[in-house]
Amino acid sequence: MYNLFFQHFNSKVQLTEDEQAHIKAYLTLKKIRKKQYLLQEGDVCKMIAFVEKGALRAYSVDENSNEHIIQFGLEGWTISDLFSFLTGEPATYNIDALEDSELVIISKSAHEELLQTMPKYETFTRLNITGAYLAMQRRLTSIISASVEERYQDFIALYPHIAQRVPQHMIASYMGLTPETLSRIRKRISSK
Amino acid sequence: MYNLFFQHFNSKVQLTEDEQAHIKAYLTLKKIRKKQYLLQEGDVCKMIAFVEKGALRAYSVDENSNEHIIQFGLEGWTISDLFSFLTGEPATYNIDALEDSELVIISKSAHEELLQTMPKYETFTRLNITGAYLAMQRRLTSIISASVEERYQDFIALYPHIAQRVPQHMIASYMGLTPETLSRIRKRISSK
DNA sequence: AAAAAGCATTGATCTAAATCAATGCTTTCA
DNA sequence: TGAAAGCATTGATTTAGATCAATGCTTTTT
Repeated sequence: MYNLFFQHFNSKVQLTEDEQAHIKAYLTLKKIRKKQYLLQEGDVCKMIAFVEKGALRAYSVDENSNEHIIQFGLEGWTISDLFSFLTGEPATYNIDALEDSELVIISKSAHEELLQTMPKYETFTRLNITGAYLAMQRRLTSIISASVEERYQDFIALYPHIAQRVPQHMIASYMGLTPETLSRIRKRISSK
Repeated sequence: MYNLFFQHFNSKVQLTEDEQAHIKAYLTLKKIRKKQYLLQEGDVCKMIAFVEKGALRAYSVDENSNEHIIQFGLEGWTISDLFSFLTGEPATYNIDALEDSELVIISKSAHEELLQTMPKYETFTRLNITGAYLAMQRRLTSIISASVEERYQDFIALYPHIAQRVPQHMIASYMGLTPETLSRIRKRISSK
């Protein structure tokens, strides 16, 4: 059940069996069905979710009710509205499930207590957020400096498993494009 | 000399005098003149720089030799090519000074030793990177979901001190626009 | 003090992506 | 199993921003 989570944890910070059991006591499991919300805009985000199985997305909705995907969360990734989680402000994102999914949930109080009491958990958290920062910086850099073609090809190269599992119009949304434009980009690439 | 650095540190994690002195021994000061490079693309980034005074920018240069500003670093901010610093890969960004500046430099070995030996330094690092992550997420969200006008106005509202000190064409570059376009956007806004 | 470099603005034109609209295919569900 | 919803593609048109080019102003350099 918590396999992937601890695999991921151990790959960053090695835990003993005891430590693992200790952490496990702070975690809960949650199953969520396709299309179900994990978080809705306006609510306060009360947990961090680690994806054991399945796929989710975080997205915002603008005034023209267009959806903009901020982040995908597949197996092995963490998904949350971190700003809301940390500040207690209302969430600006929605998070919902693209497939039936299984999540490892870390509540706010669990997170804080583990941070206070367990240096290894703090290290894990630091490494996690650092990785997320670097991934986002790569994305931002590519948005402001590369052509759409390059960006699409980089995306496919970097996240082939996402491209396979997620409808194309969501990838367009993630890239800040309309579905029509992405379709034409693909056509252009394939004819080269 | 290290005033702002420790002010910033204490605001996140409170230090005793002794701890402060201990950390100080790991830091060095560096003055850098306007237009001078702190880091050049292709070199390995060997330090994190905290800006005590002055202003810098991190930017990439694309195949058409257009510059794209990734980040500004004014007083109180940290600037680095974190990916290169952490992995030892060649840097993909240039960093140079927009004004004569004073930096607090943390070398790779200092950073690693402090992380290993001083829990408060790890906490400081974690909070710092978390803040940087949230700032970047806000920027990314605004890029993929807001109009250019809104984005410019958000920028001005959020970083008025940057807008005052930095030439307009660099703000255009930061926003992924040409200088001409930003000029027209401003005109459009002012005539409302 | 003169020359050069850097900068913001404006105009004219071009181009990439958005929008609007329609079609056919596939998956979902009632 | 039949209807509806979801999805990708293509075409026609519009639009926002890029590009090319020129001007005047300010700051820096010599």
